[in-house]
Amino acid sequence: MEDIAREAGVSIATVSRVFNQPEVVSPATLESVRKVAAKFGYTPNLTAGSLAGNRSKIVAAIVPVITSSIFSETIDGLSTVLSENGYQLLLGQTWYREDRLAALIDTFLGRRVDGLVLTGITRDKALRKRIRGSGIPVVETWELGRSPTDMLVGFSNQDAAAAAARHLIDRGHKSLGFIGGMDIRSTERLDGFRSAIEAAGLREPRVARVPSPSPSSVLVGAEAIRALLAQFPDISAAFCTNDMIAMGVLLECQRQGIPVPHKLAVMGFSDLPIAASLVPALTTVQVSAHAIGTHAAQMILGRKGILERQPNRLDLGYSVVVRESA
Amino acid sequence: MEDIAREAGVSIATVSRVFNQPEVVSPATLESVRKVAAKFGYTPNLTAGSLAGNRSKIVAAIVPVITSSIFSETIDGLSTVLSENGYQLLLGQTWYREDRLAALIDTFLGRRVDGLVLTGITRDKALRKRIRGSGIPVVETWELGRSPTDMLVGFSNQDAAAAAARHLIDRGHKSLGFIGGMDIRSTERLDGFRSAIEAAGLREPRVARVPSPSPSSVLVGAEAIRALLAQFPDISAAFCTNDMIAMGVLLECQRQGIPVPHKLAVMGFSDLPIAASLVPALTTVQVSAHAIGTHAAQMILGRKGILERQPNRLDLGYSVVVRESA
DNA sequence: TTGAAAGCGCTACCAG
DNA sequence: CTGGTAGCGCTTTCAA
Repeated sequence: MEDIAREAGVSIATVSRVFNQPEVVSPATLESVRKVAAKFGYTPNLTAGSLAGNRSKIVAAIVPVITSSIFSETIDGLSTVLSENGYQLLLGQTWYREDRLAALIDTFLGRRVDGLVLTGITRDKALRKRIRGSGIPVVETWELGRSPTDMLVGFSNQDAAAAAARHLIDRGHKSLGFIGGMDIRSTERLDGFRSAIEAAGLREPRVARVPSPSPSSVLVGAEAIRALLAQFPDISAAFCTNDMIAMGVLLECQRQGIPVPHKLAVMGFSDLPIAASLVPALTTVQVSAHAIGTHAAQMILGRKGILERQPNRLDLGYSVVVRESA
Repeated sequence: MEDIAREAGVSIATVSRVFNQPEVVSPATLESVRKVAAKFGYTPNLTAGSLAGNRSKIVAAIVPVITSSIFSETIDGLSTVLSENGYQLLLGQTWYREDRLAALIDTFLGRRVDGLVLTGITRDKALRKRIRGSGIPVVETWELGRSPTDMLVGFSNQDAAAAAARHLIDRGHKSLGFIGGMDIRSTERLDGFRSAIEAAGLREPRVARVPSPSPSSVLVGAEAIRALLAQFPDISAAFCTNDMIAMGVLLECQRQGIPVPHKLAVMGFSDLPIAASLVPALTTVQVSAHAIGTHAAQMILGRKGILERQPNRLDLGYSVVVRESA
């Protein structure tokens, strides 16, 4: 930077302005500095800029696993809005291990990121305090309800699952099955599912808990329905906490010659792009994975004054998408 | 840092050592400094550390789209090895737009990342030069063949697709269809597919090009096979450049009552976890998406002396996985 | 519109 | 094993 300042006959302060606030520099200086910079092949050191300017232009996001379609959709949304505004995305995965979360957050805070996007609401008191203490904007996602650490965008997992249960009940099903992961969000969905069933005066659902979202969810779903049906042959409908599991169920039914939805109705959750293409087309609960990401980014950039200020809490809702499978 | 140095009665240099090279600090000092740090709730500023130490502990990766299962697998592998070694991952997407690539790379170089992982080999001369000039380790992935900018891990798309063609030919198919994206890797696969067919003295394949990998590939695959079959009813086998497209083909056949593989054989590419679960189970070409990521990370950390040094070029190969669909 | 200079918080080198 | 100190490359007042 010093070199280019000397060559262009200006001070390094001016060079800095050329890159950061070109509007305050005279057109002539602007051009000459840019020319020299290009000649030197100069690339501004953003690390130094971050330190001096006390802003990193980096937003960090933490998801359980990036290989899960739903979270990669959210990350895609986040990444889109961030990059449109000159921000970068630092990505961390917890692989559903709570201890990883604290470690990741500490690292990211140490990196002085300009914002933090988390999956789920942080329960750990100490961690919440540390996050708050850092003063950086945080948005928690994919949940609603209890008090967030800072900002929140998502939907009610309970309500969404209850709506699914009600759909099944409305169709006359009396004996319901539930196949879901062990993570917090799946548990919330189980709660909602149970409540709706109880409210309708029906018998408790038959529950199968499986490992949390993974690339092999399809396989897991197939195994789960096999086990469930073996133990409870009376089940007439199965609700799955994600579409990949539901797809596994559909496939297993096809293999066993179980007609869907006549013998067994099946519902998914998320409304992934494949849901509509399956045969039979999957009835599912639509939630806005991608929009969660874009809104999270907007909330953070809103706080920084880069975009219009957003409310601190956003309920994106859900809707039951009725197709052929239930 | 100054505060905690004063409180602990040591110099800031010692405080720095406590966090970076604890092994050279006496146990007593170590403990007292750590205690004070904890009391103050001190989080080391990694940005300052990066600037002073001339290393960022960040590796950047660029993929076309993160929502594609294959790339998210690679990113997962990368992320795993990186985080095991105290490195963070900065993620960028090009959405298949070449101009985005240069912009992203410039930003990442400006960030002085410790390594760069790219999808595909960089063709732009000027860009290659800029990357090389930065001196940071770069690994290009998902291709093989032409000379990489620096390091390379992948497989031959041509050879892999040729193997698929040979498999189909061996099964007696004479009229082959190809459904693939418009990106470079799909084009390479088409080349290989064509060569093998030509070598066998068969007629040119019937080709359908579709938009590059997207969450809606399944839908795209269904549409493509419908169009292809309408125009060329004689096709007895279809090779798809990814499993999601193949899944769409399978589903469309099911919808139309076309028996697979008897009336139409179908092959995929990638061997995603779902491939084995489909009905009929998908015959596909297995490539190591996850391993590409782990090896890329190892190559970079090998260069930095963090891990054992790796060769600059790694061919992960491929294999035809014969299941039911072809 | 531009320049001078004071740091940003930390690392690494050199002594001791 | 520990301390002193010179930067790392840039941003940002404050003045001119």
